[in-house]
Amino acid sequence: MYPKSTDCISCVNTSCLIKKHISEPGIESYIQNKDTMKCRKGQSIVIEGSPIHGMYFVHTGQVKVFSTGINGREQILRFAVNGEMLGQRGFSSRQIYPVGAVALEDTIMCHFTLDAMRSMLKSLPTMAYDFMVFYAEELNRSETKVRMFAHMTVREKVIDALLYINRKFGQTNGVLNIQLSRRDIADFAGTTEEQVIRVLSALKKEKLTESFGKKIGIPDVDLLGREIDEHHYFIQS
Amino acid sequence: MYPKSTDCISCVNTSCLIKKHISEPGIESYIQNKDTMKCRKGQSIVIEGSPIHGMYFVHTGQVKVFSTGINGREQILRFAVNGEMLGQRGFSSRQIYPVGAVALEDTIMCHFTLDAMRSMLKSLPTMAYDFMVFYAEELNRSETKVRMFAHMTVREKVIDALLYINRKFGQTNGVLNIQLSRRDIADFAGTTEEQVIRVLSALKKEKLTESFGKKIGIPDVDLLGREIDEHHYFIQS
DNA sequence: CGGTGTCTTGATTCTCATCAATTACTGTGG
DNA sequence: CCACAGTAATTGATGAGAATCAAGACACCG
Repeated sequence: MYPKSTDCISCVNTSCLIKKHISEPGIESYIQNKDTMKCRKGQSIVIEGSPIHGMYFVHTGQVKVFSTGINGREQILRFAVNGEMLGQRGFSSRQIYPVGAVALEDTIMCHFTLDAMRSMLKSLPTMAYDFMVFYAEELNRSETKVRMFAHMTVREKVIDALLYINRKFGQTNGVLNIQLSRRDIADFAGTTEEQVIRVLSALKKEKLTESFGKKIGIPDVDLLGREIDEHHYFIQS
Repeated sequence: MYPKSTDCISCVNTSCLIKKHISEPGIESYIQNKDTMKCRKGQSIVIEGSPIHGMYFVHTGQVKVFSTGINGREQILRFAVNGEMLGQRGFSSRQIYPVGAVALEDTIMCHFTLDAMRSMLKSLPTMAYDFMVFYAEELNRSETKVRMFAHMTVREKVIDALLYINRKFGQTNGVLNIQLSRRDIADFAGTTEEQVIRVLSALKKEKLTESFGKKIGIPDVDLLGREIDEHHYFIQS
Protein backbone atom coordinates (compact mmCIF):
# COMPACT_ATOMS: atom_id res chain seq x y z
CA MET A 1 0.00 0.00 0.00
CA TYR A 2 2.99 2.27 0.34
CA PRO A 3 3.52 4.80 -2.40
CA LYS A 4 6.40 4.01 -4.73
CA SER A 5 8.26 7.15 -3.85
CA THR A 6 8.25 9.87 -1.27
CA ASP A 7 9.74 12.32 -3.67
CA CYS A 8 8.51 15.82 -2.90
CA ILE A 9 7.88 16.56 -6.56
CA SER A 10 5.21 13.91 -6.87
CA CYS A 11 3.89 14.30 -3.33
CA VAL A 12 0.21 15.08 -2.99
CA ASN A 13 0.32 16.67 0.45
CA THR A 14 -0.38 20.22 -0.62
CA SER A 15 -0.64 21.36 2.98
CA CYS A 16 2.97 20.36 3.62
CA LEU A 17 5.08 23.44 4.21
CA ILE A 18 7.96 21.93 2.27
CA LYS A 19 5.86 20.91 -0.69
CA LYS A 20 4.32 24.36 -0.79
CA HIS A 21 7.73 25.86 -1.57
CA ILE A 22 8.88 23.16 -3.90
CA SER A 23 9.48 25.60 -6.73
CA GLU A 24 11.68 28.02 -4.81
CA PRO A 25 15.15 28.22 -6.29
CA GLY A 26 17.74 26.61 -4.05
CA ILE A 27 15.47 24.08 -2.41
CA GLU A 28 16.53 21.17 -4.62
CA SER A 29 19.57 20.15 -2.64
CA TYR A 30 17.62 20.02 0.57
CA ILE A 31 14.80 17.83 -0.65
CA GLN A 32 17.23 15.52 -2.36
CA ASN A 33 19.02 14.97 0.91
CA LYS A 34 15.99 14.26 3.03
CA ASP A 35 15.43 10.72 4.10
CA THR A 36 12.36 8.65 4.64
CA MET A 37 11.26 6.48 7.54
CA LYS A 38 8.60 3.85 7.81
CA CYS A 39 6.92 3.12 11.11
CA ARG A 40 4.63 0.24 11.85
CA LYS A 41 1.52 0.86 13.87
CA GLY A 42 2.41 1.35 17.52
CA GLN A 43 6.08 2.11 16.92
CA SER A 44 7.76 5.14 18.45
CA ILE A 45 8.87 7.83 16.07
CA VAL A 46 10.33 10.14 18.64
CA ILE A 47 11.40 8.66 21.93
CA GLU A 48 10.39 10.63 24.93
CA GLY A 49 13.29 12.37 26.54
CA SER A 50 15.84 11.75 23.86
CA PRO A 51 17.05 14.72 21.85
CA ILE A 52 15.29 15.41 18.58
CA HIS A 53 17.50 15.04 15.56
CA GLY A 54 15.53 17.14 13.17
CA MET A 55 12.04 17.60 11.83
CA TYR A 56 9.63 15.05 10.53
CA PHE A 57 6.79 15.50 8.06
CA VAL A 58 4.04 12.94 7.90
CA HIS A 59 3.85 11.63 4.36
CA THR A 60 1.15 9.03 4.98
CA GLY A 61 -0.35 7.89 8.24
CA GLN A 62 -1.49 9.02 11.65
CA VAL A 63 0.62 9.97 14.63
CA LYS A 64 -0.07 10.93 18.22
CA VAL A 65 2.17 13.36 20.08
CA PHE A 66 2.26 13.09 23.83
CA SER A 67 4.29 13.72 26.92
CA THR A 68 4.27 11.91 30.20
CA GLY A 69 3.49 13.73 33.40
CA ILE A 70 2.94 12.57 36.93
CA ASN A 71 2.23 8.93 37.85
CA GLY A 72 2.91 7.78 34.31
CA ARG A 73 -0.17 9.48 32.98
CA GLU A 74 0.34 10.57 29.44
CA GLN A 75 -1.07 13.78 28.07
CA ILE A 76 -1.72 13.71 24.36
CA LEU A 77 -0.82 17.11 22.96
CA ARG A 78 -2.02 16.69 19.41
CA PHE A 79 -2.40 14.32 16.50
CA ALA A 80 -0.67 14.67 13.17
CA VAL A 81 -1.84 13.48 9.77
CA ASN A 82 -0.64 13.81 6.19
CA GLY A 83 1.45 16.88 5.54
CA GLU A 84 1.86 17.87 9.17
CA MET A 85 5.02 18.42 11.15
CA LEU A 86 6.66 16.73 14.11
CA GLY A 87 9.66 17.83 16.09
CA GLN A 88 8.83 21.51 16.18
CA ARG A 89 10.36 21.66 19.59
CA GLY A 90 13.73 21.11 18.04
CA PHE A 91 14.04 24.82 17.39
CA SER A 92 13.74 25.65 21.02
CA SER A 93 17.15 26.02 22.57
CA ARG A 94 16.41 24.11 25.72
CA GLN A 95 14.58 20.83 25.69
CA ILE A 96 14.13 20.06 29.31
CA TYR A 97 10.98 18.06 29.08
CA PRO A 98 10.16 14.95 27.16
CA VAL A 99 7.85 14.63 24.21
CA GLY A 100 7.17 11.45 22.34
CA ALA A 101 5.43 10.45 19.14
CA VAL A 102 3.88 7.12 18.23
CA ALA A 103 2.40 5.92 14.95
CA LEU A 104 -1.30 5.15 15.24
CA GLU A 105 -1.18 3.25 11.99
CA ASP A 106 1.54 2.34 9.51
CA THR A 107 3.17 5.65 8.75
CA ILE A 108 5.71 7.04 6.33
CA MET A 109 7.64 10.14 7.24
CA CYS A 110 10.12 12.48 5.66
CA HIS A 111 13.02 13.59 7.78
CA PHE A 112 15.25 16.64 7.60
CA THR A 113 18.15 17.28 9.94
CA LEU A 114 17.94 20.30 12.15
CA ASP A 115 20.87 21.88 10.33
CA ALA A 116 19.16 21.37 7.00
CA MET A 117 15.99 22.95 8.35
CA ARG A 118 17.87 25.90 9.74
CA SER A 119 19.77 26.74 6.64
CA MET A 120 16.77 26.08 4.41
CA LEU A 121 14.63 28.46 6.45
CA LYS A 122 17.29 31.11 6.63
CA SER A 123 17.86 31.07 2.90
CA LEU A 124 14.18 30.95 1.90
CA PRO A 125 12.43 33.97 3.38
CA THR A 126 8.92 33.07 2.25
CA MET A 127 9.33 29.64 3.74
CA ALA A 128 10.45 31.07 7.06
CA TYR A 129 7.49 33.39 6.89
CA ASP A 130 5.07 30.53 6.31
CA PHE A 131 6.58 28.57 9.17
CA MET A 132 6.20 31.61 11.36
CA VAL A 133 2.54 31.94 10.47
CA PHE A 134 2.05 28.26 11.12
CA TYR A 135 3.54 28.55 14.59
CA ALA A 136 1.56 31.70 15.29
CA GLU A 137 -1.66 29.89 14.47
CA GLU A 138 -0.70 26.89 16.52
CA LEU A 139 0.00 29.25 19.37
CA ASN A 140 -3.46 30.74 19.03
CA ARG A 141 -5.02 27.33 19.26
CA SER A 142 -2.94 26.27 22.16
CA GLU A 143 -3.59 29.44 24.14
CA THR A 144 -7.27 29.15 23.49
CA LYS A 145 -7.07 25.63 24.80
CA VAL A 146 -5.39 26.82 27.96
CA ARG A 147 -8.22 29.23 28.50
CA MET A 148 -10.89 26.65 27.82
CA PHE A 149 -9.31 23.94 29.91
CA ALA A 150 -9.33 26.14 32.96
CA HIS A 151 -13.09 26.35 33.21
CA MET A 152 -14.61 23.63 31.04
CA THR A 153 -16.46 20.74 32.59
CA VAL A 154 -15.44 17.19 31.78
CA ARG A 155 -18.39 16.87 29.45
CA GLU A 156 -17.28 19.91 27.50
CA LYS A 157 -13.68 18.74 27.37
CA VAL A 158 -14.72 15.40 25.91
CA ILE A 159 -16.99 17.03 23.34
CA ASP A 160 -14.19 19.39 22.43
CA ALA A 161 -11.87 16.43 21.98
CA LEU A 162 -14.38 14.67 19.74
CA LEU A 163 -14.79 17.76 17.61
CA TYR A 164 -11.04 18.10 17.26
CA ILE A 165 -10.72 14.46 16.26
CA ASN A 166 -13.45 14.94 13.71
CA ARG A 167 -11.75 17.98 12.22
CA LYS A 168 -8.42 16.22 12.11
CA PHE A 169 -9.39 12.81 10.79
CA GLY A 170 -12.85 13.29 9.37
CA GLN A 171 -15.61 10.69 9.02
CA THR A 172 -16.50 8.15 6.38
CA ASN A 173 -19.85 6.38 6.39
CA GLY A 174 -20.78 8.30 9.51
CA VAL A 175 -17.84 7.02 11.51
CA LEU A 176 -14.61 8.72 12.59
CA ASN A 177 -11.63 7.73 10.49
CA ILE A 178 -9.62 6.66 13.49
CA GLN A 179 -9.93 4.23 16.32
CA LEU A 180 -8.81 5.62 19.61
CA SER A 181 -9.18 3.89 22.94
CA ARG A 182 -11.20 5.59 25.66
CA ARG A 183 -7.91 5.99 27.39
CA ASP A 184 -6.48 7.92 24.44
CA ILE A 185 -9.47 10.22 24.35
CA ALA A 186 -9.13 10.78 28.09
CA ASP A 187 -5.44 11.53 27.80
CA PHE A 188 -6.17 14.07 25.14
CA ALA A 189 -9.15 15.68 26.85
CA GLY A 190 -7.34 15.87 30.17
CA THR A 191 -9.57 13.57 32.17
CA THR A 192 -9.92 9.88 33.01
CA GLU A 193 -11.03 6.84 31.10
CA GLU A 194 -14.13 6.38 33.24
CA GLN A 195 -15.30 9.93 32.76
CA VAL A 196 -14.93 9.64 29.01
CA ILE A 197 -17.05 6.50 29.07
CA ARG A 198 -19.72 8.18 31.13
CA VAL A 199 -19.86 11.20 28.86
CA LEU A 200 -19.91 9.02 25.76
CA SER A 201 -22.85 6.98 27.02
CA ALA A 202 -24.70 10.15 27.94
CA LEU A 203 -24.06 11.62 24.50
CA LYS A 204 -25.23 8.40 22.89
CA LYS A 205 -28.47 8.53 24.86
CA GLU A 206 -28.95 12.09 23.70
CA LYS A 207 -28.39 10.98 20.10
CA LEU A 208 -25.47 13.40 19.81
CA THR A 209 -23.08 10.58 19.01
CA GLU A 210 -23.37 7.02 17.76
CA SER A 211 -21.37 3.89 18.43
CA PHE A 212 -20.78 0.95 16.16
CA GLY A 213 -18.62 -1.29 18.25
CA LYS A 214 -15.61 0.84 19.02
CA LYS A 215 -16.23 3.16 16.14
CA ILE A 216 -17.69 6.51 17.05
CA GLY A 217 -19.92 8.55 14.78
CA ILE A 218 -21.04 12.15 15.02
CA PRO A 219 -24.27 12.46 13.05
CA ASP A 220 -24.52 16.24 13.38
CA VAL A 221 -21.25 18.01 14.08
CA ASP A 222 -22.82 21.45 14.42
CA LEU A 223 -25.37 20.15 16.87
CA LEU A 224 -22.66 18.62 19.01
CA GLY A 225 -20.62 21.78 18.73
CA ARG A 226 -23.50 23.79 20.06
CA GLU A 227 -23.15 21.93 23.33
CA ILE A 228 -19.97 23.91 23.86
CA ASP A 229 -20.97 26.99 21.96
CA GLU A 230 -23.71 27.80 24.39
CA HIS A 231 -21.18 28.44 27.08
CA HIS A 232 -17.89 29.08 25.36
CA TYR A 233 -16.53 30.43 22.16
CA PHE A 234 -16.02 27.77 19.58
CA ILE A 235 -12.41 26.90 19.23
CA GLN A 236 -10.27 25.65 16.41
CA SER A 237 -7.83 23.55 18.33
CA MET B 1 9.78 59.66 33.47
CA TYR B 2 9.21 58.88 29.83
CA PRO B 3 12.28 58.47 27.70
CA LYS B 4 12.94 61.36 25.33
CA SER B 5 12.64 59.20 22.27
CA THR B 6 11.43 55.79 21.28
CA ASP B 7 13.87 55.66 18.42
CA CYS B 8 14.96 52.08 17.83
CA ILE B 9 18.59 53.10 17.47
CA SER B 10 18.83 54.32 21.03
CA CYS B 11 16.44 51.75 22.47
CA VAL B 12 17.79 49.60 25.28
CA ASN B 13 15.41 46.67 24.89
CA THR B 14 17.90 44.19 23.53
CA SER B 15 15.35 41.39 23.71
CA CYS B 16 13.11 43.19 21.22
CA LEU B 17 13.00 41.28 17.97
CA ILE B 18 13.03 44.52 16.00
CA LYS B 19 15.94 45.99 17.87
CA LYS B 20 17.87 42.79 17.43
CA HIS B 21 17.86 43.28 13.67
CA ILE B 22 18.43 46.99 13.70
CA SER B 23 21.53 46.73 11.57
CA GLU B 24 20.00 44.70 8.75
CA PRO B 25 20.07 46.58 5.49
CA GLY B 26 16.62 47.66 4.39
CA ILE B 27 15.12 47.98 7.83
CA GLU B 28 15.51 51.77 8.07
CA SER B 29 12.32 52.71 6.27
CA TYR B 30 10.26 50.45 8.46
CA ILE B 31 11.51 51.71 11.79
CA GLN B 32 11.21 55.29 10.63
CA ASN B 33 7.56 54.74 9.85
CA LYS B 34 6.59 53.08 13.09
CA ASP B 35 4.56 55.11 15.49
CA THR B 36 4.43 55.29 19.24
CA MET B 37 1.55 55.11 21.69
CA LYS B 38 1.28 56.02 25.31
CA CYS B 39 -1.20 54.28 27.56
CA ARG B 40 -2.06 55.30 31.08
CA LYS B 41 -2.41 52.63 33.72
CA GLY B 42 -5.66 50.74 33.23
CA GLN B 43 -6.22 51.80 29.64
CA SER B 44 -6.98 49.29 26.92
CA ILE B 45 -4.35 48.82 24.27
CA VAL B 46 -6.20 46.27 22.25
CA ILE B 47 -9.96 46.13 22.56
CA GLU B 48 -11.38 42.68 22.88
CA GLY B 49 -13.17 41.58 19.75
CA SER B 50 -12.05 44.39 17.48
CA PRO B 51 -9.66 43.59 14.66
CA ILE B 52 -5.98 44.08 15.34
CA HIS B 53 -4.36 46.72 13.22
CA GLY B 54 -0.80 45.59 13.49
CA MET B 55 1.78 44.59 16.05
CA TYR B 56 2.81 46.33 19.20
CA PHE B 57 6.12 46.16 21.03
CA VAL B 58 6.30 47.19 24.66
CA HIS B 59 8.91 49.93 24.97
CA THR B 60 8.36 50.65 28.66
CA GLY B 61 5.70 49.32 30.98
CA GLN B 62 3.64 46.30 31.89
CA VAL B 63 0.69 44.82 30.04
CA LYS B 64 -1.73 42.00 30.66
CA VAL B 65 -3.22 40.00 27.81
CA PHE B 66 -6.55 38.34 28.42
CA SER B 67 -9.67 37.00 26.83
CA THR B 68 -13.13 36.73 28.22
CA GLY B 69 -14.89 33.41 28.48
CA ILE B 70 -18.08 32.26 30.10
CA ASN B 71 -20.00 34.40 32.62
CA GLY B 72 -17.70 37.35 32.10
CA ARG B 73 -14.80 35.53 33.66
CA GLU B 74 -11.56 36.69 32.15
CA GLN B 75 -8.66 34.38 31.53
CA ILE B 76 -5.29 36.10 31.59
CA LEU B 77 -3.15 34.51 28.91
CA ARG B 78 0.13 36.20 29.63
CA PHE B 79 1.86 39.35 30.71
CA ALA B 80 4.17 41.44 28.58
CA VAL B 81 7.05 43.65 29.68
CA ASN B 82 9.79 45.64 27.97
CA GLY B 83 10.74 44.36 24.56
CA GLU B 84 7.87 41.91 24.24
CA MET B 85 5.22 41.68 21.55
CA LEU B 86 1.47 42.09 21.42
CA GLY B 87 -0.89 41.36 18.58
CA GLN B 88 0.71 38.14 17.45
CA ARG B 89 -2.71 36.88 16.54
CA GLY B 90 -2.79 39.39 13.72
CA PHE B 91 -0.99 36.92 11.49
CA SER B 92 -3.67 34.35 11.83
CA SER B 93 -6.10 34.58 8.95
CA ARG B 94 -9.21 34.17 11.01
CA GLN B 95 -9.74 36.07 14.20
CA ILE B 96 -12.94 34.66 15.51
CA TYR B 97 -12.31 35.11 19.18
CA PRO B 98 -11.56 38.16 21.23
CA VAL B 99 -8.32 39.02 22.92
CA GLY B 100 -7.69 42.19 24.83
CA ALA B 101 -4.69 43.93 26.33
CA VAL B 102 -4.64 46.41 29.21
CA ALA B 103 -1.76 48.46 30.59
CA LEU B 104 -0.95 47.54 34.18
CA GLU B 105 1.07 50.73 34.55
CA ASP B 106 1.83 53.69 32.32
CA THR B 107 3.13 52.09 29.17
CA ILE B 108 4.80 53.20 25.96
CA MET B 109 4.49 51.06 22.90
CA CYS B 110 5.81 50.98 19.37
CA HIS B 111 3.37 50.11 16.66
CA PHE B 112 3.85 48.67 13.18
CA THR B 113 1.04 48.10 10.72
CA LEU B 114 0.37 44.55 9.70
CA ASP B 115 1.44 45.34 6.15
CA ALA B 116 4.72 46.77 7.38
CA MET B 117 5.31 43.67 9.49
CA ARG B 118 4.54 41.38 6.60
CA SER B 119 6.81 43.00 4.12
CA MET B 120 9.55 43.50 6.68
CA LEU B 121 9.49 39.83 7.61
CA LYS B 122 9.37 38.66 4.03
CA SER B 123 12.32 40.77 3.05
CA LEU B 124 14.47 39.99 6.08
CA PRO B 125 14.95 36.23 6.29
CA THR B 126 16.86 36.21 9.56
CA MET B 127 14.16 38.28 11.16
CA ALA B 128 11.45 35.93 9.97
CA TYR B 129 13.53 33.07 11.30
CA ASP B 130 13.85 34.70 14.72
CA PHE B 131 10.14 35.36 14.82
CA MET B 132 9.54 31.76 13.95
CA VAL B 133 11.77 30.56 16.76
CA PHE B 134 10.02 32.93 19.13
CA TYR B 135 6.64 31.51 18.23
CA ALA B 136 7.92 27.96 18.43
CA GLU B 137 9.13 28.58 21.96
CA GLU B 138 5.90 30.25 22.95
CA LEU B 139 4.12 27.24 21.57
CA ASN B 140 6.22 24.96 23.73
CA ARG B 141 5.32 26.90 26.79
CA SER B 142 1.68 27.03 25.96
CA GLU B 143 1.45 23.33 25.22
CA THR B 144 3.23 22.53 28.41
CA LYS B 145 0.72 24.66 30.18
CA VAL B 146 -2.13 22.72 28.61
CA ARG B 147 -0.59 19.54 29.88
CA MET B 148 0.00 20.90 33.36
CA PHE B 149 -3.39 22.49 33.71
CA ALA B 150 -5.11 19.22 33.06
CA HIS B 151 -3.82 17.54 36.19
CA MET B 152 -2.43 20.17 38.54
CA THR B 153 -4.12 20.92 41.82
CA VAL B 154 -5.16 24.47 42.62
CA ARG B 155 -2.22 24.81 44.94
CA GLU B 156 0.17 23.87 42.19
CA LYS B 157 -1.50 26.18 39.70
CA VAL B 158 -1.17 29.12 42.05
CA ILE B 159 2.46 28.35 42.79
CA ASP B 160 3.11 28.02 39.09
CA ALA B 161 1.49 31.40 38.53
CA LEU B 162 3.64 33.00 41.25
CA LEU B 163 6.79 31.55 39.74
CA TYR B 164 5.83 32.86 36.32
CA ILE B 165 5.14 36.31 37.72
CA ASN B 166 8.49 36.26 39.45
CA ARG B 167 10.30 35.29 36.28
CA LYS B 168 8.50 37.93 34.30
CA PHE B 169 8.64 40.90 36.65
CA GLY B 170 11.30 39.96 39.17
CA GLN B 171 11.61 41.12 42.77
CA THR B 172 13.19 44.12 44.44
CA ASN B 173 13.72 44.23 48.19
CA GLY B 174 12.15 40.81 48.47
CA VAL B 175 8.90 41.86 46.87
CA LEU B 176 7.46 41.19 43.43
CA ASN B 177 7.74 44.15 41.08
CA ILE B 178 4.06 44.19 40.33
CA GLN B 179 0.84 44.48 42.23
CA LEU B 180 -1.83 42.12 41.03
CA SER B 181 -5.16 41.58 42.70
CA ARG B 182 -6.05 38.12 43.94
CA ARG B 183 -8.56 38.13 41.18
CA ASP B 184 -5.87 38.71 38.58
CA ILE B 185 -3.80 35.86 39.94
CA ALA B 186 -6.88 33.64 39.92
CA ASP B 187 -7.70 34.59 36.35
CA PHE B 188 -4.19 33.74 35.32
CA ALA B 189 -3.93 30.49 37.28
CA GLY B 190 -7.33 29.31 36.13
CA THR B 191 -9.08 29.19 39.46
CA THR B 192 -11.11 31.46 41.75
CA GLU B 193 -10.25 34.39 43.95
CA GLU B 194 -11.08 32.49 47.13
CA GLN B 195 -8.87 29.57 46.27
CA VAL B 196 -5.95 31.87 45.56
CA ILE B 197 -6.42 33.48 48.95
CA ARG B 198 -6.51 30.13 50.69
CA VAL B 199 -3.37 28.91 48.97
CA LEU B 200 -1.56 32.18 49.66
CA SER B 201 -2.34 32.04 53.38
CA ALA B 202 -1.22 28.42 53.49
CA LEU B 203 2.03 29.31 51.72
CA LYS B 204 2.56 32.18 54.11
CA LYS B 205 2.15 29.86 57.08
CA GLU B 206 4.69 27.52 55.52
CA LYS B 207 7.09 30.47 55.08
CA LEU B 208 7.20 29.82 51.35
CA THR B 209 5.89 33.30 50.60
CA GLU B 210 5.70 36.58 52.49
CA SER B 211 3.17 39.38 52.45
CA PHE B 212 3.73 43.05 53.08
CA GLY B 213 0.30 44.49 52.69
CA LYS B 214 -0.65 43.59 49.15
CA LYS B 215 2.90 43.04 48.09
CA ILE B 216 3.97 39.45 47.78
CA GLY B 217 7.50 38.23 48.34
CA ILE B 218 9.11 34.91 47.51
CA PRO B 219 12.10 34.48 49.83
CA ASP B 220 13.36 31.32 48.18
CA VAL B 221 12.25 30.79 44.60
CA ASP B 222 13.88 27.39 44.26
CA LEU B 223 12.25 26.18 47.44
CA LEU B 224 8.84 27.26 46.21
CA GLY B 225 9.55 25.71 42.83
CA ARG B 226 10.28 22.42 44.48
CA GLU B 227 6.65 22.29 45.57
CA ILE B 228 5.78 21.66 41.95
CA ASP B 229 8.95 19.87 40.96
CA GLU B 230 8.20 16.96 43.21
CA HIS B 231 5.21 16.04 41.15
CA HIS B 232 5.68 17.62 37.75
CA TYR B 233 8.39 18.68 35.44
CA PHE B 234 9.39 22.25 35.96
CA ILE B 235 8.02 24.47 33.28
CA GLN B 236 9.12 27.70 31.71
CA SER B 237 5.77 29.25 31.01
C1' DC C 1 -17.04 59.11 58.89
C1' DG C 2 -20.00 56.48 55.40
C1' DG C 3 -19.10 53.93 51.43
C1' DT C 4 -16.99 51.13 47.95
C1' DG C 5 -13.99 47.62 46.68
C1' DT C 6 -10.75 44.19 47.89
C1' DC C 7 -9.55 40.62 50.87
C1' DT C 8 -10.51 36.86 54.10
C1' DT C 9 -12.73 32.96 56.32
C1' DG C 10 -16.21 29.44 56.97
C1' DA C 11 -20.01 26.38 55.42
C1' DT C 12 -22.24 23.99 51.75
C1' DT C 13 -22.69 21.76 47.39
C1' DC C 14 -21.15 19.60 43.45
C1' DT C 15 -18.01 17.79 40.27
C1' DC C 16 -14.69 14.66 39.30
C1' DA C 17 -10.93 11.18 40.27
C1' DT C 18 -10.34 7.01 42.33
C1' DC C 19 -11.35 2.40 43.62
C1' DA C 20 -13.60 -1.91 42.87
C1' DA C 21 -16.25 -5.23 40.51
C1' DT C 22 -18.49 -6.87 36.26
C1' DT C 23 -19.06 -7.44 31.53
C1' DA C 24 -17.73 -7.36 26.65
C1' DC C 25 -14.32 -7.96 23.23
C1' DT C 26 -9.89 -10.05 20.78
C1' DG C 27 -6.92 -13.03 19.68
C1' DT C 28 -4.49 -17.53 20.40
C1' DG C 29 -3.66 -22.32 20.70
C1' DG C 30 -5.53 -26.76 21.21
C1' DC D 1 -14.67 -24.37 16.51
C1' DC D 2 -14.29 -23.51 21.14
C1' DA D 3 -12.06 -22.72 25.66
C1' DC D 4 -8.94 -19.53 27.49
C1' DA D 5 -6.47 -15.69 28.80
C1' DG D 6 -5.76 -10.87 28.39
C1' DT D 7 -7.22 -6.51 27.43
C1' DA D 8 -10.66 -2.86 26.90
C1' DA D 9 -15.08 -1.09 28.25
C1' DT D 10 -18.59 -0.33 31.55
C1' DT D 11 -21.10 0.66 35.82
C1' DG D 12 -21.55 1.78 40.67
C1' DA D 13 -19.92 3.55 45.14
C1' DT D 14 -16.99 6.55 47.66
C1' DG D 15 -14.03 10.40 49.02
C1' DA D 16 -11.23 14.40 48.10
C1' DG D 17 -10.89 18.75 46.14
C1' DA D 18 -12.59 22.79 44.37
C1' DA D 19 -16.39 26.13 43.13
C1' DT D 20 -19.97 28.50 45.03
C1' DC D 21 -22.44 30.98 48.48
C1' DA D 22 -22.57 33.94 52.41
C1' DA D 23 -20.85 36.88 55.83
C1' DG D 24 -17.47 39.69 57.87
C1' DA D 25 -12.80 42.33 58.11
C1' DC D 26 -9.94 45.60 56.18
C1' DA D 27 -8.21 49.40 53.53
C1' DC D 28 -8.69 53.30 50.81
C1' DC D 29 -10.92 57.71 49.28
C1' DG D 30 -14.00 61.26 49.05
